[in-house]
Amino acid sequence: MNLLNWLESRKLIYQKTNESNLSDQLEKKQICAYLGADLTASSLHIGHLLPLRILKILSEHGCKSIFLFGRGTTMIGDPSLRTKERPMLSQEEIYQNMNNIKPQVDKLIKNVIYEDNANWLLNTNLIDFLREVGSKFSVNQMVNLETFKNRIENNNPLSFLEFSYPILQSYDFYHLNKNHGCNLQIGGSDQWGNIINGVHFIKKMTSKETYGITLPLLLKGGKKMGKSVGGAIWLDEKQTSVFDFWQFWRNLPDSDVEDYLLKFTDIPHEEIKDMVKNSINDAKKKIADYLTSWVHGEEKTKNAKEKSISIFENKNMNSLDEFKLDDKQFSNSEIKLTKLLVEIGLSDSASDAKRKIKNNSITVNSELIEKQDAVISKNDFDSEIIVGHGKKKKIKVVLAK
RNA sequence: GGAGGAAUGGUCGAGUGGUUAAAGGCAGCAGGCUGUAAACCUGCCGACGGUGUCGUCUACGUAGGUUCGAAUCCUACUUCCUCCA
Repeated sequence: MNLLNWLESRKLIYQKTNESNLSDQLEKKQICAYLGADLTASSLHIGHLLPLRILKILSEHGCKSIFLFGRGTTMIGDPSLRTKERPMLSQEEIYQNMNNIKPQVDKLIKNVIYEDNANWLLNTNLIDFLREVGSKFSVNQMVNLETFKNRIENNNPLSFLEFSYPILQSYDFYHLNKNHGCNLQIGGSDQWGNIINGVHFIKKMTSKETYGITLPLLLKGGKKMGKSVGGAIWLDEKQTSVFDFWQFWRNLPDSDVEDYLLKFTDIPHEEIKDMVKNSINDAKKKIADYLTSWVHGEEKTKNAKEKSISIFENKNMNSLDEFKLDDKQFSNSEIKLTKLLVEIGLSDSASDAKRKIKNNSITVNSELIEKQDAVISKNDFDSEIIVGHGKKKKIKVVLAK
C-alpha cells in the first residue's frame, strides 16, 4: 500500500488536491511538506496533534518537513470559519508564544525545519506586495470562499485586515516553495480555502504544481471537540498536568475510541476493532499511553498511568497528589473549607467553591460536605485529609512542617 | 448622498420603563445510574465576597442624556442589512 492510501485508510485525510500526482511524488519522496501554526496561545493544544502527526509521518517517510510559526500572520488573525474578529495580540506576546511552543514541537517531531513568516511578512513594501501578489488574487473568487461564508452570510463585520489573510498564507507557501522547494501544505479542515489559494497562487507565479491536504476534525462524542472555554487540553504540563492529560484520553467516549486509535496509532485496524469490542477500557488506556508518551515521554506516562490505576482501580489514596498547607492559612486553628479549596487549586475563587459545595460535589475524607461555611480545624490534620471534587479529582492535604 | 431596520451573556435567541443578573435552546460543570464510557434523570451555570436565601461590582454595540428607576425612551457615533439616488 502506498503512503497516501495508507493515510486514507487511517482516515487521516479529509480533502486533497490532485490525488494521483501527489501520490506519485510521495512515493518518489519528492515532497517537502509544511504545517503552519498560529501563535495565539502560549502552548499547543490537543487540536494540533493530528496535523503534527501527519507531518511526523511524512518526515519519517523521508520527506522534508517544515514547521512554520505564524508570527507575522498572527498579527492579522486567521478569520477562517470564525464569526468574530479575534482579539489582537501584541508583538511581544506573539514572540513569547513562539518561544514556548518551539520546544513542544521539538519533542514531537525530529528533523523538522523551522521557519517564521515574520521574517518575510513584516518587512514587505505595501505597494510592491500589492503589485506582485495582490494582483494575482480575484476578489470575486475570494468572497465565495467557505472561509468567509459564515461572516458574509451572517452579516458579521469582516475587515480588510482579515480578508487579506488567505493572501498572506498563500504568500507563505510561495515563499517556502521558492526557498525550500516546499510543495505540500497540510492543515486542519478549516484551512482548505487558504491552502487551495496558495496552490493556485504558486501555479500563477511559477507554473509549478503544488499540493494540499486537510485533516478531518477530531470529534468528541460525535460533536466537534471544542477547544474553547473549560475544555482546552494543553500540551504544556504546567497548564494541563500529565496526569490530567492521560485522564483526558482515558475518559474518551466509547464511540470515539476506534477512530482515535486509527488516527493516532499504527495498530492494525482489525486489532483495534477487536480491542474496542472486547476490552474498551484497555483500548482507552492504549490511546492514553500512546498520546501521552508522544507528548510527555515514556517515563511521565508510566507514572500517570500507574497513578490512575492506583487511584481509580485500586482505590489507593496514597497515590494522590499531596498539598502541603501552610500554617499561616489558619486563623484560630481553623480554616474555612472554601478557602482551602482555593488554596489547593480545586476552585478558582471562594464563590466558585461555594457553588461546588452547593452542587454536592465536594467531599472531605469521602464525606459529602453540605454546608458552605464548613470549617476544617487543625486537629483534623492529625493525619492527612483528602479533599475531593467530583469523583475524579482528589487531593491529599497535609500540614507543612 | 437619502429613507427605514438591526446590534442582548461562551453561542443561538426572548425581552420595549420598575418583582430583570435578564425566558428558552446549545455548549460547559457537578450529582445519580454505570465501566473513570454513552444514553437518561437532577442540580449549577456574569464576577467577587468569612456565608447571607444576603452584599458589592460588572453587563444588553460605543459615548452621553431623560427619569425616583433604562436592555427597554432621547442624542451622537460605530458596524451590518434593506430600499431609493
